[in-house]
Order: sequence, then C-alpha cells, then structure tokens
Amino acid sequence: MAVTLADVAARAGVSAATVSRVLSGNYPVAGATRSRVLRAVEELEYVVNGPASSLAAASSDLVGVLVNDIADPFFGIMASAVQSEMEPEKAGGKLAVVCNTGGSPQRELTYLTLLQRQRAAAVVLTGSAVEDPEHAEALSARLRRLAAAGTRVVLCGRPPLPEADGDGDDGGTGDGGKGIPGGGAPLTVAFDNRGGARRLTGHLLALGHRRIGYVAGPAERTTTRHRLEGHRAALADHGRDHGHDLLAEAARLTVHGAYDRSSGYDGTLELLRREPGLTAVLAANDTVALGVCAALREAGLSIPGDVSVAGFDDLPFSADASPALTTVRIPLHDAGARAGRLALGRESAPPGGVATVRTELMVRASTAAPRANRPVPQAG
Amino acid sequence: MAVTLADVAARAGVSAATVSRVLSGNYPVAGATRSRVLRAVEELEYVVNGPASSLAAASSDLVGVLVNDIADPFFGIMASAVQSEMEPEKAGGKLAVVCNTGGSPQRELTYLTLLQRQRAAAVVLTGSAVEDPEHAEALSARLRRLAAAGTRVVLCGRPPLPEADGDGDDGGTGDGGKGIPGGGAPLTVAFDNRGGARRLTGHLLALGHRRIGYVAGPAERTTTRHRLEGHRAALADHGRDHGHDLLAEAARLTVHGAYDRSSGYDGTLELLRREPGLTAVLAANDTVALGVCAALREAGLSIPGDVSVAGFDDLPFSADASPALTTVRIPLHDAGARAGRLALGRESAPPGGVATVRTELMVRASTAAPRANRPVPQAG
DNA sequence: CCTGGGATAGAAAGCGCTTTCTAAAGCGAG
DNA sequence: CTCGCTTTAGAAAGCGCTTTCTATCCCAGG
Repeated sequence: MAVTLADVAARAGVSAATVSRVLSGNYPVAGATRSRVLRAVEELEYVVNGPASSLAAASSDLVGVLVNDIADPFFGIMASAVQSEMEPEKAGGKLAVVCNTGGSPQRELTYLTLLQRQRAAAVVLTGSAVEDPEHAEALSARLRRLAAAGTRVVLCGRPPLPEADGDGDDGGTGDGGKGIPGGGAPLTVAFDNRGGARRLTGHLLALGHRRIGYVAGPAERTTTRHRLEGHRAALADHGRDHGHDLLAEAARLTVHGAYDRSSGYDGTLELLRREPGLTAVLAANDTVALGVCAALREAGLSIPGDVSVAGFDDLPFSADASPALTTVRIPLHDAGARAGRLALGRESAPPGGVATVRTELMVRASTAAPRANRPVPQAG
Repeated sequence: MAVTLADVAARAGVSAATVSRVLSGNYPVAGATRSRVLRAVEELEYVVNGPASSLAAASSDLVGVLVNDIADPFFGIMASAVQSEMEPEKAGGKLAVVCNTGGSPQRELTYLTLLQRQRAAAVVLTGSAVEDPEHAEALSARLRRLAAAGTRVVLCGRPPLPEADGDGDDGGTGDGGKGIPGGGAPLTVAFDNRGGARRLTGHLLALGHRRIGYVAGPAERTTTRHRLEGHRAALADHGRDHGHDLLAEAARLTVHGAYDRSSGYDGTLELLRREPGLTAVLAANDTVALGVCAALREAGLSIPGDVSVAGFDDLPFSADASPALTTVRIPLHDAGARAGRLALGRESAPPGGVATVRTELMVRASTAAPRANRPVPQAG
C-alpha cells in the first residue's frame, strides 16, 4: 500500500541500492542520478520505512527520556531541553520518546525494556533515584549492560551509578565512554543539591533564624537525602562557629512528604504542631513551598514577616509567587541540553563521566530576618 | 551480538515460528512448549527486536504526541494523560513519543513526517492550530491522508479539521472512523473555549465591570480567536439586555501577545496606557495572568481591590497564586486521557468524530466588584 | 591504441521477525 | 480399525531497507 524504495527506484530508472544511497548520502552518486531520484521521491511522496531501515542498519533514531512526572515543569523543562538538542535541523531527525515513570523504579525498568526493544540509540534518565538497594542494584546492572551494548546512557539530575566492581576508589576512571565505541559506560549530569541546600540554610542562619523547619521530599530518594545533608551541614557549620548546636533539633523539625503542594501544606501543619515558634520553613522544592505558604497564611502568619519560606529548583512560577520565593536555582535547561548532547554523542564525555552543574541561591522576598516577637498560632 | 529469536528457539528446542507465537500470544501453543520457550527467553534475557517485528508485522507500537511546549504544564498535563492511557499494564507497551513543535506549523509537519517514517500507530496533536490558510490546508491534507492510511489521528484541544469536500454542512457525518478499519478520519477532542470565555466575561459584567481589558494570545491561533469570540459574545449579550454597547470599546481594550508571562506584563502596561480606568483584565491564560498581576501591582494597583484579574485553563499553580486566580477550568487530564483512548482505539469515536469537553468557571479571589473610585495610575 | 584505476551503479545477501502454508500427530466416530 | 477432523508445530517466504561485492564505464598514462 505504501510507496517503497523499489517504487522510487523504478520511477527513477535506477536500482534500489542507488536510491538508498541518495537518501542516506554517505556514498557518491552522480549529480544527474541523484536529482532524478530526488524527483521521484518528491513525486511519489515517498517516506522511508523506519523499522525496515533500523533493522537493516541495526540502529534507530529513537532516544528515550525517562521522567518522573511530565506534568511537572521540573521535568518538562529538562525534557524540553533534551529534545531541543535533537531538533530535526540539528540532529537529522532523532525522535525523543518521553516516558512517564511516575517515579516508580518498577516502571522505570519496564520502560527501559520497551526502549531496548525499540533499539533506542540512547536513554536519558532524569529525576531522583530511589535508594532501595534492591532496585538500585537491578537498575545499575541494567544500565551498565545497556551502555556496554552500545546504547548511550545518560543520567540527568541523579547521582552517578555506584562503581561496578570493588576496584576504583571513587569514580575517577577518566575514560567516560572512551574505550568502547558509542558510549560504554553511563554518563552523568549531576546537580549540586548538597551545596545548594547548604547555601540556602546558611542564608537563613545569617538572617538570624534558629528554628528552621524542613518539609523534605520522600525519604527514599537521593535528591531528598542530598538536600537534607546540605541543610544539616550548614547547621553543623553554624554549631562549630557559634557553639550553638542546632543539629540536635534538626530531626524534630524535619518532616517528609511527596514533591507536591499538599505535602507542603500538611507538613507545615505538622511542623507548627511540633514547634509553634518556627521562624522559617524550608521546602523540598518550590511546589511544596507553595503549600507551605498556604498553610502558614491560614495559620494567620505572614510571609516573611512572621515566617520566612524558601524553596528549591526555581521554576518559572517561583518568581511570581507572592511573596516571590527565595530558592535555589537549578539550571534545568542547561542540564537537560547537556544530557541531550551527551546522549547524541555531540559532546565528549566529562572527566570521570560525571558533570556537575552548579546551583545558585536566589534570594527573593519570601525570606527576611526574623521578628523579635511574633504571634504564635494555636496548636491544631 | 544481541540475542535473537533463533537463539531462543534453539535453546528451547523449537522453531522460531513457535517462539514468535508464544511471545505474541495469538496462536495456540501447547502448555509444555510454551513454558519451555518462556524459560529460554528468561535465561537468555531475550528482548524482541522492535524494528524487525514492526517490519514484519507492518505495524508499530509508537504513538506520537505533538505539543507546543512541553515545559508548559498545560501541555505537560495533556501529554501525561495521553501516556497514562498506554501504560505497559494497560495497552501492552505502547510508547508515547512526545514531540515539541514550539507551535510552529513547519515543525509540526516535520515531526509528522518523522512519525510517519516510524510508522506510528497513532498521532495525537495538541495545542491550538495556526489559522494561516496555507499551512492549515497542508496540515489538513496531510492528516487526512495519514488517517486514511490507517494511522489513527486525534486532535486534542484544537478545532476539528474543516470538511474535506464541499459536501456536508457542518461536521455531522456521523461515521467518525467507522467505515475504514483503524480510523479513516481524524477524530477531535475539542475544548469549549468560546463558552468558557463567555461565562467568564459574563461573570465580570455581573460583578459590575464595564471597562474590561483583554490580553489575548497570538492573533493567528484558533484558541485565541475562540476565546475572544466568547468574550465579545458576552459583551454583546450585555449590550442587548442593557442597551449599553460595550462592543465598540472591545477592540481598543484588546492587545495580543504570546502565551507567556511577559506578554501579560507588557500587554497590561499597554492597556493601562490606553485606558487608565480599567477595572478588570482578562488574560489569555493563567500564565499570562501572572504577568498581568505583576504589572498591575507595579502600577500600584491592588487585586482585586482596584482591578480584577482572570485567567484561563486553571493550571495547578492558579489556585495558589495570590490572590487565587479566577479562571476557566479546562479538564486537561480528562481530555488527554480521552484522546489517548481514541488514539488506541479503546474508545469508540464520538458522533461526528468530535467530542467537546466542558469548561467550568472557577470563581476565586482575584475578581470582585469594582470600587467606585480607585486610584488611576500615571500613564507611562 | 592499450591498460590500470577511479567513479558510479547494480545484484544480491541478509537484518530478525511474522505469518501463511503445510505436515504430523492425536482423537472420537463410524 | 480406519477415516477425517482438530490441535500443534515446522518450513519458508517475505516485510523494506542497507551494504558488501561486483561490474561497468571512462579517462589518463604509457
């Protein structure tokens, strides 16, 4: 039913081989022949049969992008950046397949199989990893095998895979995909979540805050752990410098939730119950921060007058919230673009296979020095 | 290098045909044989070669989803819903390919070719269409040909394609893809933008607003036109009932921009210049509304005290903006899910091939009755 | 005028799978 | 017991393309 190579060949009065060569363009074809073929292609409205060509050439132009939640701009921005690197104009029509894993390691594996089945040229995994050792192990093994088989594997916004064997102290192999053609080992574009969180908490401490609540993300995710570590590191710094141990309180002032608004809302209520005298609340990310703000306001507290609030990520809406949110900016677009280039092999692998992108503290209106006396809401 | 069907067959001591039958499951295979094959598949970690299977079966399990901007939650939500309908558990591992067209008709066509090349099983086009007759014509023809060739084509959030021929008054053929197997004609899930805008403007008029500015979207998009038509219809309704012609002013109080925050900001500045006495501003969508609010605040006007603001879409952040945004809710998730089911043929085509989803007016804090005397900002 | 080599194009062998078409059993009925 | 049917499995022919491997053709050099 569909027009095939043979049809074009017949029309142009050449062999199928010649048509193929004209279209792929990596073999000399005489000018006259070429234009005759091209005309036939035009006239017949011929469109290459992708599967057939992938089969014969043993390669495809699909690139998988795994995201936790495509409706979340955090992932949307990264996915968009990855895809912008393979615009038809730039990369000869690679197709990005965006897969919504919902953050489930199980689904992640399933999609990986699906992509492997399509013989995807590369796979980009975004979003934080789950720390469950069993899944982590299965995923690492899987990714490493995929990479070894020639599929480019890039992790974006999650920590590098643990070392495969016992050798090699700490990710310093230095041959991030040099040896084996087409990759060989998974590459990573990591975010400096620890440093960002540390600076953010440092900012709050510098303003004079001492009772800082933390509505953290899901306990089992690496991103959550890293941000929490940065937070505590800042607390520890402060204790060291001022002989005032804030770390002891940290656990009591931390609650965990999901990366959504209602977690921020519920978490804040819980924090207020535990410590009505809070002067600042840190949120797992900006979306959570919105929920934090809502809960605070309902409790009759003003921001930043009574309580300061800060988020993480700096999504587009963060600057528009009111008050504008103090947050840690993650250059999602740059990170995604870089991951995309790495996935296409258009950028050489970073040393050790790991590139870390900087995060930046964005101080805005939602944080200010704490007031001496502020109204204390009635406990729930 | 990779494990093939033949390897599995050899290991299981059966023919390749049998293995294929076990895996596709649409042919009887004796229980003992089946489990022997399954075990071999396990042991060899066999993964089907998608391209080969697509080639042989002349079908693929890719579904294309075209979006204007994947980083925008409006599209993210729809894409997510489409994809949720083809979870591996539900639809046997269909893969959604999300393509970012940036709203360019040119890129839309390019991606369509890419998808066609992959022999995609279906294509879902989201986002408003461009009204440029030339492109519209090219796109319609293309989609119709695709559909006729067996690819399911679903439009989501854009108006149905114009009738192909001169016959048929107004999209009432009633055989939305019944005749030809696998579709035949493009299907549509349309939004009631006109009705929504009409109700929204009605709400403002009922509150007592008479000088209503409109920061509309790009002039050439259908969505923009429909919302504008609804707006003007409400204005006309009012004139008819109260003998007070607001329509004459409408053009002067309308400015066009893109669907982004800065358009809202700039547009509002321009509107304020044209009519410092505005008491309400309607925005093309919620993102634009954020920019409108920012500009208003900078001009020293309070919301809704001095000026009411309303948006469109009801994205997740809209309820959290402050003040919470009055807006017209579009059930994006439902619409996307429906489009997904239509694309997979899991839901029968609606009468006439067009399903319209209802929009709902969400009245929140950003709109209120106008004040008798309000400060008038200095013109820029 | 002959010959070696570069440029160009065709023939044909797959790529790994699906799917007829065909064959071999296994079984109840006559 | 034999016949004819159902059930199950293998053989083999492609699906449409890429890519060697070859075969021309043409021209410069001898």
